Amino acid sequence: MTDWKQLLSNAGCRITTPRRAVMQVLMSSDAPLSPQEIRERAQAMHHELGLVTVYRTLKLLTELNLVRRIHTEEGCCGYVAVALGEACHHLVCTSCRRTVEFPCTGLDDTVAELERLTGFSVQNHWLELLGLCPACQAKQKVVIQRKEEC
Amino acid sequence: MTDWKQLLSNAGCRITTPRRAVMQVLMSSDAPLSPQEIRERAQAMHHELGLVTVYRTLKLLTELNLVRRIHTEEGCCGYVAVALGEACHHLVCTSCRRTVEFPCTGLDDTVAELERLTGFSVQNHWLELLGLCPACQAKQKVVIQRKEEC
DNA sequence: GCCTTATTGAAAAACATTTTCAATAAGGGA
DNA sequence: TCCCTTATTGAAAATGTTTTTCAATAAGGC
Repeated sequence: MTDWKQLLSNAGCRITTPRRAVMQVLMSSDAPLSPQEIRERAQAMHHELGLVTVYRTLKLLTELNLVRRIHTEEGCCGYVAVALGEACHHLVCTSCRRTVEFPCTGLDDTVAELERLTGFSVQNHWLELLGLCPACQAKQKVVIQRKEEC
Repeated sequence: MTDWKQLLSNAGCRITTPRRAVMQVLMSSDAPLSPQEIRERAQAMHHELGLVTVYRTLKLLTELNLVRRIHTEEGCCGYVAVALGEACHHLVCTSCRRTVEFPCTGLDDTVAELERLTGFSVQNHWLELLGLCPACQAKQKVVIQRKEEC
Protein backbone atom coordinates (compact mmCIF):
# COMPACT_ATOMS: atom_id res chain seq x y z
CA MET A 1 0.00 0.00 0.00
CA THR A 2 3.05 2.27 0.09
CA ASP A 3 3.99 1.16 -3.40
CA TRP A 4 2.79 4.45 -4.80
CA LYS A 5 5.21 6.37 -2.61
CA GLN A 6 8.06 4.28 -3.93
CA LEU A 7 6.89 4.90 -7.50
CA LEU A 8 6.62 8.65 -6.97
CA SER A 9 9.98 8.73 -5.28
CA ASN A 10 11.63 6.78 -8.07
CA ALA A 11 10.19 9.24 -10.56
CA GLY A 12 12.00 12.00 -8.66
CA CYS A 13 8.85 13.41 -7.10
CA ARG A 14 8.33 14.41 -3.51
CA ILE A 15 5.87 12.80 -1.11
CA THR A 16 3.81 15.78 -0.01
CA THR A 17 0.76 16.20 2.19
CA PRO A 18 -1.52 17.10 -0.75
CA ARG A 19 -0.39 14.04 -2.70
CA ARG A 20 -0.88 11.79 0.30
CA ALA A 21 -4.36 13.21 0.80
CA VAL A 22 -5.44 12.81 -2.83
CA MET A 23 -4.04 9.29 -3.04
CA GLN A 24 -5.75 8.27 0.18
CA VAL A 25 -9.11 9.61 -0.98
CA LEU A 26 -8.85 7.74 -4.27
CA MET A 27 -7.73 4.50 -2.68
CA SER A 28 -10.64 4.52 -0.26
CA SER A 29 -13.32 5.15 -2.88
CA ASP A 30 -14.87 2.44 -5.04
CA ALA A 31 -16.43 4.96 -7.41
CA PRO A 32 -14.77 7.47 -9.72
CA LEU A 33 -14.50 10.93 -8.19
CA SER A 34 -14.36 14.32 -9.88
CA PRO A 35 -11.55 16.75 -9.02
CA GLN A 36 -14.07 18.75 -6.98
CA GLU A 37 -15.19 15.71 -5.01
CA ILE A 38 -11.59 14.68 -4.43
CA ARG A 39 -10.80 18.11 -3.08
CA GLU A 40 -13.77 18.11 -0.72
CA ARG A 41 -12.88 14.73 0.73
CA ALA A 42 -9.16 15.37 0.86
CA GLN A 43 -9.65 18.58 2.79
CA ALA A 44 -10.48 16.45 5.82
CA MET A 45 -6.78 15.58 5.86
CA HIS A 46 -5.32 18.78 4.48
CA HIS A 47 -7.61 21.72 4.94
CA GLU A 48 -5.81 24.24 2.72
CA LEU A 49 -5.73 21.91 -0.30
CA GLY A 50 -6.34 23.92 -3.47
CA LEU A 51 -8.22 22.65 -6.50
CA VAL A 52 -5.27 23.49 -8.72
CA THR A 53 -3.12 21.11 -6.76
CA VAL A 54 -5.71 18.38 -7.14
CA TYR A 55 -5.57 18.81 -10.92
CA ARG A 56 -1.78 18.76 -10.93
CA THR A 57 -1.65 15.72 -8.68
CA LEU A 58 -4.16 13.82 -10.79
CA LYS A 59 -2.15 14.57 -13.90
CA LEU A 60 1.00 13.24 -12.27
CA LEU A 61 -0.65 10.14 -10.82
CA THR A 62 -2.28 9.40 -14.16
CA GLU A 63 1.05 9.58 -15.95
CA LEU A 64 2.49 7.13 -13.46
CA ASN A 65 -0.46 4.79 -14.04
CA LEU A 66 -1.48 4.94 -10.40
CA VAL A 67 -4.75 6.55 -11.33
CA ARG A 68 -7.07 6.22 -14.31
CA ARG A 69 -9.37 8.80 -15.81
CA ILE A 70 -12.81 7.39 -16.52
CA HIS A 71 -15.45 8.89 -18.77
CA THR A 72 -18.55 7.55 -17.09
CA GLU A 73 -21.21 9.52 -18.94
CA GLU A 74 -21.36 12.21 -21.56
CA GLY A 75 -19.43 15.16 -20.25
CA CYS A 76 -18.93 13.58 -16.86
CA CYS A 77 -15.62 12.12 -15.87
CA GLY A 78 -13.85 10.91 -12.79
CA TYR A 79 -10.68 9.39 -11.44
CA VAL A 80 -10.05 6.03 -9.79
CA ALA A 81 -6.96 4.49 -8.25
CA VAL A 82 -5.80 1.41 -10.17
CA ALA A 83 -4.07 -1.66 -8.79
CA LEU A 84 -3.34 -3.55 -12.01
CA GLY A 85 -1.42 -0.76 -13.71
CA GLU A 86 -1.76 -0.13 -17.42
CA ALA A 87 -3.26 -3.45 -18.48
CA CYS A 88 -6.70 -3.10 -16.96
CA HIS A 89 -10.10 -1.58 -17.60
CA HIS A 90 -13.17 -0.68 -15.61
CA LEU A 91 -16.75 -1.78 -15.21
CA VAL A 92 -18.90 1.01 -13.82
CA CYS A 93 -22.39 0.82 -12.31
CA THR A 94 -24.57 3.36 -14.10
CA SER A 95 -26.69 3.79 -11.02
CA CYS A 96 -24.39 4.04 -7.99
CA ARG A 97 -21.10 4.41 -9.87
CA ARG A 98 -19.45 1.56 -8.03
CA THR A 99 -16.48 0.55 -10.14
CA VAL A 100 -14.68 -2.75 -10.59
CA GLU A 101 -11.26 -3.09 -12.15
CA PHE A 102 -10.60 -6.04 -14.45
CA PRO A 103 -7.53 -7.27 -16.34
CA CYS A 104 -7.37 -6.53 -20.05
CA THR A 105 -7.98 -9.79 -21.90
CA GLY A 106 -9.94 -11.12 -24.85
CA LEU A 107 -9.24 -8.37 -27.33
CA ASP A 108 -6.18 -9.84 -29.03
CA ASP A 109 -8.07 -11.68 -31.75
CA THR A 110 -10.27 -8.72 -32.59
CA VAL A 111 -7.24 -6.47 -32.75
CA ALA A 112 -5.24 -8.89 -34.94
CA GLU A 113 -8.14 -9.29 -37.35
CA LEU A 114 -8.61 -5.55 -37.54
CA GLU A 115 -4.92 -4.94 -38.20
CA ARG A 116 -5.07 -7.43 -41.05
CA LEU A 117 -8.18 -5.79 -42.48
CA THR A 118 -7.17 -2.16 -42.21
CA GLY A 119 -3.37 -2.15 -42.30
CA PHE A 120 -3.33 -0.09 -39.11
CA SER A 121 -0.91 -1.09 -36.36
CA VAL A 122 -2.81 -0.89 -33.10
CA GLN A 123 -0.78 0.62 -30.24
CA ASN A 124 -3.27 1.13 -27.51
CA HIS A 125 -6.91 0.89 -26.61
CA TRP A 126 -9.53 2.20 -24.37
CA LEU A 127 -12.36 0.05 -23.03
CA GLU A 128 -15.05 0.70 -20.49
CA LEU A 129 -18.07 -1.35 -19.54
CA LEU A 130 -21.26 0.09 -18.14
CA GLY A 131 -23.90 -1.87 -16.27
CA LEU A 132 -25.71 -2.43 -13.01
CA CYS A 133 -24.00 -3.76 -9.90
CA PRO A 134 -25.75 -6.54 -7.96
CA ALA A 135 -27.13 -4.14 -5.34
CA CYS A 136 -28.63 -1.80 -7.94
CA GLN A 137 -30.13 -4.71 -9.89
CA ALA A 138 -31.93 -5.71 -6.72
CA LYS A 139 -33.16 -2.18 -6.11
CA GLN A 140 -34.43 -1.95 -9.66
CA LYS A 141 -36.42 -5.16 -9.28
CA VAL A 142 -38.17 -3.68 -6.27
CA VAL A 143 -39.10 -0.59 -8.27
CA ILE A 144 -40.54 -2.74 -11.07
CA GLN A 145 -42.55 -4.77 -8.58
CA ARG A 146 -44.01 -1.62 -7.04
CA LYS A 147 -45.03 -0.37 -10.47
CA GLU A 148 -46.81 -3.63 -11.16
CA GLU A 149 -48.70 -3.32 -7.90
CA CYS A 150 -50.25 -0.01 -8.96
CA MET B 1 -26.99 9.07 -48.28
CA THR B 2 -30.29 10.79 -47.50
CA ASP B 3 -31.07 8.24 -44.81
CA TRP B 4 -30.18 10.73 -42.14
CA LYS B 5 -32.83 13.13 -43.40
CA GLN B 6 -35.42 10.40 -43.15
CA LEU B 7 -34.26 9.60 -39.62
CA LEU B 8 -34.40 13.23 -38.53
CA SER B 9 -37.79 13.66 -40.11
CA ASN B 10 -39.17 10.53 -38.44
CA ALA B 11 -37.97 11.89 -35.13
CA GLY B 12 -40.10 14.99 -35.75
CA CYS B 13 -37.13 17.23 -36.49
CA ARG B 14 -36.80 19.68 -39.34
CA ILE B 15 -34.22 19.49 -42.12
CA THR B 16 -32.53 22.86 -41.84
CA THR B 17 -29.59 24.47 -43.57
CA PRO B 18 -27.35 24.31 -40.46
CA ARG B 19 -28.11 20.62 -39.99
CA ARG B 20 -27.44 19.86 -43.63
CA ALA B 21 -24.13 21.72 -43.43
CA VAL B 22 -22.95 19.96 -40.24
CA MET B 23 -23.94 16.57 -41.56
CA GLN B 24 -22.21 17.14 -44.87
CA VAL B 25 -18.99 18.23 -43.17
CA LEU B 26 -18.98 15.16 -40.94
CA MET B 27 -19.77 12.77 -43.77
CA SER B 28 -16.93 14.09 -45.89
CA SER B 29 -14.28 13.87 -43.16
CA ASP B 30 -12.41 10.69 -42.29
CA ALA B 31 -11.09 12.16 -39.04
CA PRO B 32 -12.96 13.29 -35.93
CA LEU B 33 -13.63 17.02 -35.90
CA SER B 34 -14.10 19.39 -32.98
CA PRO B 35 -17.18 21.64 -32.83
CA GLN B 36 -14.93 24.56 -33.80
CA GLU B 37 -13.53 22.75 -36.81
CA ILE B 38 -17.00 21.67 -37.87
CA ARG B 39 -18.20 25.25 -37.70
CA GLU B 40 -15.29 26.53 -39.75
CA ARG B 41 -15.83 23.99 -42.49
CA ALA B 42 -19.60 24.22 -42.46
CA GLN B 43 -19.48 27.97 -42.87
CA ALA B 44 -18.48 27.39 -46.48
CA MET B 45 -22.08 26.23 -46.97
CA HIS B 46 -23.85 28.40 -44.42
CA HIS B 47 -21.90 31.49 -43.59
CA GLU B 48 -23.90 32.65 -40.57
CA LEU B 49 -23.69 29.29 -38.78
CA GLY B 50 -23.23 29.85 -35.05
CA LEU B 51 -21.17 27.65 -32.76
CA VAL B 52 -24.16 27.19 -30.46
CA THR B 53 -26.08 25.61 -33.30
CA VAL B 54 -23.20 23.26 -34.02
CA TYR B 55 -23.30 22.08 -30.40
CA ARG B 56 -27.06 21.61 -30.52
CA THR B 57 -26.92 19.79 -33.83
CA LEU B 58 -24.16 17.46 -32.61
CA LYS B 59 -26.18 16.65 -29.54
CA LEU B 60 -29.21 15.78 -31.65
CA LEU B 61 -27.26 13.74 -34.21
CA THR B 62 -25.49 11.86 -31.44
CA GLU B 63 -28.79 10.95 -29.82
CA LEU B 64 -30.02 9.59 -33.15
CA ASN B 65 -26.80 7.55 -33.51
CA LEU B 66 -25.88 9.30 -36.73
CA VAL B 67 -22.78 10.72 -35.12
CA ARG B 68 -20.39 9.44 -32.48
CA ARG B 69 -18.35 11.40 -30.00
CA ILE B 70 -14.77 10.20 -29.82
CA HIS B 71 -12.25 10.92 -27.09
CA THR B 72 -9.08 10.74 -29.12
CA GLU B 73 -6.58 12.03 -26.57
CA GLU B 74 -6.62 13.41 -23.06
CA GLY B 75 -8.95 16.37 -23.06
CA CYS B 76 -9.36 16.34 -26.82
CA CYS B 77 -12.50 15.04 -28.41
CA GLY B 78 -14.20 15.04 -31.76
CA TYR B 79 -17.20 13.88 -33.69
CA VAL B 80 -17.49 11.44 -36.60
CA ALA B 81 -20.43 10.37 -38.72
CA VAL B 82 -21.20 6.66 -38.28
CA ALA B 83 -22.62 4.27 -40.85
CA LEU B 84 -23.08 1.17 -38.71
CA GLY B 85 -25.26 2.79 -36.07
CA GLU B 86 -24.92 1.85 -32.42
CA ALA B 87 -23.04 -1.44 -32.80
CA CYS B 88 -19.67 -0.13 -33.93
CA HIS B 89 -16.45 1.34 -32.63
CA HIS B 90 -13.54 3.31 -33.99
CA LEU B 91 -9.88 2.87 -34.73
CA VAL B 92 -8.07 6.19 -34.78
CA CYS B 93 -4.62 7.01 -36.14
CA THR B 94 -2.68 8.80 -33.40
CA SER B 95 -0.67 10.70 -35.97
CA CYS B 96 -3.04 11.93 -38.70
CA ARG B 97 -6.32 11.13 -36.90
CA ARG B 98 -7.71 9.15 -39.80
CA THR B 99 -10.50 7.04 -38.39
CA VAL B 100 -11.93 3.68 -39.39
CA GLU B 101 -15.26 2.36 -38.18
CA PHE B 102 -15.55 -1.34 -37.33
CA PRO B 103 -18.42 -3.54 -36.19
CA CYS B 104 -18.59 -4.44 -32.52
CA THR B 105 -17.59 -8.08 -32.17
CA GLY B 106 -15.44 -10.31 -29.98
CA LEU B 107 -16.36 -8.91 -26.60
CA ASP B 108 -19.21 -11.28 -25.73
CA ASP B 109 -17.05 -13.88 -23.98
CA THR B 110 -15.16 -11.31 -21.94
CA VAL B 111 -18.42 -9.67 -20.92
CA ALA B 112 -20.10 -12.98 -19.98
CA GLU B 113 -17.10 -14.02 -17.89
CA LEU B 114 -17.03 -10.68 -16.15
CA GLU B 115 -20.75 -10.81 -15.39
CA ARG B 116 -20.26 -14.22 -13.83
CA LEU B 117 -17.32 -13.00 -11.77
CA THR B 118 -18.71 -9.70 -10.53
CA GLY B 119 -22.48 -10.14 -10.53
CA PHE B 120 -22.84 -6.96 -12.58
CA SER B 121 -25.19 -7.00 -15.54
CA VAL B 122 -23.41 -5.27 -18.39
CA GLN B 123 -25.65 -2.94 -20.41
CA ASN B 124 -23.30 -1.07 -22.62
CA HIS B 125 -19.69 -0.53 -23.45
CA TRP B 126 -17.27 1.87 -24.89
CA LEU B 127 -14.27 0.80 -26.94
CA GLU B 128 -11.73 2.73 -28.91
CA LEU B 129 -8.52 1.59 -30.57
CA LEU B 130 -5.52 3.82 -31.18
CA GLY B 131 -2.74 3.11 -33.62
CA LEU B 132 -0.94 4.15 -36.78
CA CYS B 133 -2.58 4.04 -40.19
CA PRO B 134 -0.57 2.52 -43.06
CA ALA B 135 0.48 5.93 -44.41
CA CYS B 136 1.77 7.12 -41.03
CA GLN B 137 3.61 3.84 -40.43
CA ALA B 138 5.47 4.43 -43.70
CA LYS B 139 6.31 8.03 -42.72
CA GLN B 140 7.62 6.88 -39.37
CA LYS B 141 9.93 4.33 -40.98
CA VAL B 142 11.46 7.11 -43.06
CA VAL B 143 12.10 9.16 -39.92
CA ILE B 144 13.79 6.22 -38.22
CA GLN B 145 15.98 5.61 -41.25
CA ARG B 146 17.08 9.25 -41.30
CA LYS B 147 18.03 9.07 -37.64
CA GLU B 148 20.14 6.01 -38.29
CA GLU B 149 21.96 7.82 -41.08
CA CYS B 150 23.19 10.52 -38.69
C1' DG C 1 19.56 21.91 10.90
C1' DC C 2 20.57 24.12 6.17
C1' DC C 3 19.87 24.91 1.43
C1' DT C 4 18.28 23.89 -2.99
C1' DT C 5 14.52 23.39 -5.66
C1' DA C 6 10.10 20.94 -6.42
C1' DT C 7 5.63 21.96 -4.96
C1' DT C 8 1.83 24.66 -3.47
C1' DG C 9 -2.25 28.04 -3.33
C1' DA C 10 -4.64 32.11 -4.93
C1' DA C 11 -5.86 35.03 -8.58
C1' DA C 12 -6.42 35.55 -13.19
C1' DA C 13 -6.64 33.74 -17.75
C1' DA C 14 -8.15 30.59 -21.12
C1' DC C 15 -11.36 27.52 -22.88
C1' DA C 16 -15.45 24.79 -23.58
C1' DT C 17 -20.23 24.33 -23.12
C1' DT C 18 -25.01 25.82 -21.84
C1' DT C 19 -28.78 29.01 -21.08
C1' DT C 20 -31.75 32.71 -22.43
C1' DC C 21 -34.60 35.05 -25.59
C1' DA C 22 -36.13 37.55 -29.49
C1' DA C 23 -35.94 36.84 -34.56
C1' DT C 24 -36.23 33.49 -38.32
C1' DA C 25 -37.60 29.84 -41.36
C1' DA C 26 -39.60 24.72 -41.96
C1' DG C 27 -43.12 22.52 -43.64
C1' DG C 28 -48.15 20.95 -42.73
C1' DG C 29 -52.73 22.55 -43.89
C1' DA C 30 -55.96 25.76 -46.22
C1' DT D 1 -49.01 28.80 -53.42
C1' DC D 2 -49.49 31.24 -49.24
C1' DC D 3 -50.25 31.29 -44.26
C1' DC D 4 -49.58 29.99 -39.62
C1' DT D 5 -47.72 27.42 -35.99
C1' DT D 6 -43.86 26.21 -33.76
C1' DA D 7 -39.17 24.19 -34.01
C1' DT D 8 -34.89 26.21 -34.77
C1' DT D 9 -31.42 29.67 -34.91
C1' DG D 10 -27.74 33.20 -33.50
C1' DA D 11 -25.81 36.48 -30.27
C1' DA D 12 -24.87 37.68 -25.69
C1' DA D 13 -24.30 36.32 -21.28
C1' DA D 14 -23.82 32.80 -17.87
C1' DT D 15 -21.68 28.73 -16.24
C1' DG D 16 -18.24 25.44 -15.40
C1' DT D 17 -13.81 23.39 -15.99
C1' DT D 18 -8.97 23.40 -16.58
C1' DT D 19 -4.52 25.91 -17.14
C1' DT D 20 -1.15 29.54 -16.39
C1' DT D 21 1.44 32.63 -13.53
C1' DC D 22 4.12 33.75 -9.62
C1' DA D 23 5.51 34.54 -5.01
C1' DA D 24 5.54 31.77 -0.71
C1' DT D 25 6.31 27.22 1.33
C1' DA D 26 8.10 22.80 2.61
C1' DA D 27 10.62 18.11 1.03
C1' DG D 28 14.38 15.76 1.74
C1' DG D 29 19.52 15.23 0.36
C1' DC D 30 23.68 16.85 2.43
